[in-house]
Amino acid sequence: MSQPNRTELIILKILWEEAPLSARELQEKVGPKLDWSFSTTRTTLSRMVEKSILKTEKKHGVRVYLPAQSKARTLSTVMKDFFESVLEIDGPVPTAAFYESKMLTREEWDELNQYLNGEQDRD
Amino acid sequence: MSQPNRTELIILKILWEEAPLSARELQEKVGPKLDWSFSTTRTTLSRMVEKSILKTEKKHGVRVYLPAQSKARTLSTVMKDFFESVLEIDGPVPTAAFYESKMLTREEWDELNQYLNGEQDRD
DNA sequence: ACATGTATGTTACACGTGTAACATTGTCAA
DNA sequence: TTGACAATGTTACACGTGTAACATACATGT
Repeated sequence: MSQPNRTELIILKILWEEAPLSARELQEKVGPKLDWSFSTTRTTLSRMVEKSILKTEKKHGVRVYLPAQSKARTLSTVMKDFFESVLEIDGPVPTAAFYESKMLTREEWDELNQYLNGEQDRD
Repeated sequence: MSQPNRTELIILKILWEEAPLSARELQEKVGPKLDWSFSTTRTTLSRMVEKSILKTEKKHGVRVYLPAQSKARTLSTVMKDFFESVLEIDGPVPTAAFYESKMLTREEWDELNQYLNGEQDRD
């Protein structure tokens, strides 16, 4: 499972809040904001499924999409990659600095911190 | 001037430490590590000049390369982009959390913080 | 002046990504 | 059952990026 790129992250963020959603439902949420056509949304979804970033299933005869991994899991990977490659921080990442981000609840930060920093360095 | 991508950042990091360097000198530093051929290094350099990420001049009859912007300036942009698009942090970024990164000196962090957070929120 | 080895210019090609259209199949109401 | 609209499948195309080869120009020692 490769990492999501920026546009894929936008889709993921929506699905982490409410999943599963159909392509049509997703389009209603991102289309206007990103100025995407329905086709574009669908292509992006297909590619995310190919990459195993999303899972998909049939619900009431319609294909719906849902994230393959939790928000904390995914973001921990994205953050680790960023901190390593950009800031060259190899050891523990000071996640506490970001608790104010609305992206994750305190519990999710704890989970993310587990992935990133293992057992130690908690709070 | 567009943002550097990951490989371009590798080049920049070297040039921030010692610049200007010729393509050959750069190659000696990154080639083995990245497993790049001289051609690859040169192509990357050319593209960085096109994008105005690097400046170039003739020194003793040889073309040399140097960063167009300071480390702090560049990293502030990269970090801002990351925090906004991934963590959706719009306000001040808690740069203090990263002082331990060897990437920047304390002075450079101060400079970066200026770019990122303006006058307020200084230490 | 010429050869030989660097330096530079030009071109290539595959894959990812943004962005989308066109074609076909399925479903539900009348 | 058929028509209309929604869902899904297939294909496209340009640009960025990783990765590099080939060709040409230049400089330096003999």
